[in-house]
Amino acid sequence: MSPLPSGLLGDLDPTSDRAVFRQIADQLREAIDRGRFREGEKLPSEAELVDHFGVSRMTVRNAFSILQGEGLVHAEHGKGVFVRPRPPVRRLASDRFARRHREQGKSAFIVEADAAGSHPQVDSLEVKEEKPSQDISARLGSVRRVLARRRRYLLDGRPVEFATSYLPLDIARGTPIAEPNPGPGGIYARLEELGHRLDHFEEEIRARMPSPAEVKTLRLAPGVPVIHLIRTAYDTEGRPVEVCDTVMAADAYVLSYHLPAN
Amino acid sequence: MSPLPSGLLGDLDPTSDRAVFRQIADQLREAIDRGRFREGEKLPSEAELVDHFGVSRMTVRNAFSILQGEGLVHAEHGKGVFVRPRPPVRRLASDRFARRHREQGKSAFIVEADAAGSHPQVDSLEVKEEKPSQDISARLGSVRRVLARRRRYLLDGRPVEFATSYLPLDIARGTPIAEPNPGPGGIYARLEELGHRLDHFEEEIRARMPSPAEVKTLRLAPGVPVIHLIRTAYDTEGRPVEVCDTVMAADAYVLSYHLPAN
DNA sequence: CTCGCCCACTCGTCTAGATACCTAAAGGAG
DNA sequence: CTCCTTTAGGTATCTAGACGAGTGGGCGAG
Repeated sequence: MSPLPSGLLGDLDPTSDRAVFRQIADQLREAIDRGRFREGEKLPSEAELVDHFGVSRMTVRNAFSILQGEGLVHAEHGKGVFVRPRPPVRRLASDRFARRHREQGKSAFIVEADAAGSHPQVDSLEVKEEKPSQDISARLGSVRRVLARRRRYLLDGRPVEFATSYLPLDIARGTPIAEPNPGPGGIYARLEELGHRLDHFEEEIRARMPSPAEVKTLRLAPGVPVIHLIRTAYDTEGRPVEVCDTVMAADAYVLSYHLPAN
Repeated sequence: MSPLPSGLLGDLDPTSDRAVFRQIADQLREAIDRGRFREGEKLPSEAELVDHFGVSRMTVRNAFSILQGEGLVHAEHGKGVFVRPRPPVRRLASDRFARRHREQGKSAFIVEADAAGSHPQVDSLEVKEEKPSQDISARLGSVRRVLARRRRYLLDGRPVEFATSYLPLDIARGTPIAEPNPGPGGIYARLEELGHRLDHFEEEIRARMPSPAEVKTLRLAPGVPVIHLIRTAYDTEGRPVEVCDTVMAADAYVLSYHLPAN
């Protein structure tokens, strides 16, 4: 095994009260930030760092586990530890549900991704009637059963978002909304055709670490949070007609909102 | 050392291909989710788990480090590992900058926190002229120097938000905006008095893991992401007059937005 | 030349300690 | 009663080594 190129990484400071594995993590983090290691590039192996710093393997692994926790690097069994590439982000504008954007036959997600040159995909489509959670029920005005529409969105094969729409059964049952493909303009277009003219939406945004199930569904790397968005659609009579619960990979999104000043 | 109460945690499955430390983490996570351990309650010590599962201490520590990474628990040196309590959240409504909320003498943060029964506080106030980053400069229309107003917000002694406002010097220099305390209604009221009537705001929202510096400033626990909000204020002539860059502890906030449907 | 096997390198998991330091409570000195 | 010391029980860090398992290149058999 060849030694590390000198100058790539410095030495430890034995007088420091900072734990050795943190010092090693700091050095690697700084080297990555400074571009000494580029996106996707392989970092020195554990054995090389053991030699370079004169510590035991567990100490080096502790350092790596910090960086993995920060989402800066990822390990590949049998290959090495690599600098994680930053994925391209998707920008969501606050007028994305405006009526004027609802004319085309394709869904907003597909249109937008095509325009950005990505390959969009929608899968795990599930449409069924079910009993809503207490929270969803309350948002829809204490309904007992709802139609739930679940789907997952992918960009270039990477899952980026998992969404569930809940609609009161008296509105959705027996309509195109209960079909896997609700047709051009999506369920909002169908709702308006059914006489529920939309007035406004309320969105609630949280950010948190994903549950193990979300990690799996969105194939999230460690250290990547999720944005949890809950949108309620109201018709002109003030009735909530849909609640959409969306979990997004935070590294894939920027949300954008327009607020009037008055 | 007394053994663990039986039934609190199960046994390992030696036939499973799931790593032992993950199995232990799974069991603890489930016990917490089911409320077997409550918020703030102490989990069994490392030694107790070593005895209970018949594994080495490193294995137990690996399990704990998973849960810490998820932000589910936190360790206190010399005391034990505890279920992390969920802090109360602060809700930000999308009309929080509306003109009608700008009448009082106190800042929106103080008023709102007082109403919620919390003890609000603002510190690390810094007001200075500086050279903006490329991003900030671009958002303000390529200005070369700006007035920066930095402050940190605390609720009941806990830092929850760190914000910096950037204003073009030609607008802010020599005005109350350049004072530590800009007076009733805050800098938006002053801007309007100076003839820059506000028209609208644009907000960009990201979520990510904090940098080490942000962990320090916001005293963030491991596993807590931050919400990064960048707001640009525009006057009625379409000129950007302020950019506010805000980093919030994600576990302390819910953002709420109102979107018209047309 | 191609296929299959072996081997070197890599990370993943686990063991069994050692040392250091922190916290809280008990008990003694003043 | 107050303050300090001791001590027991915690976590934090580190070492040294073992075995497992994925990857990919080299090399020999066919």
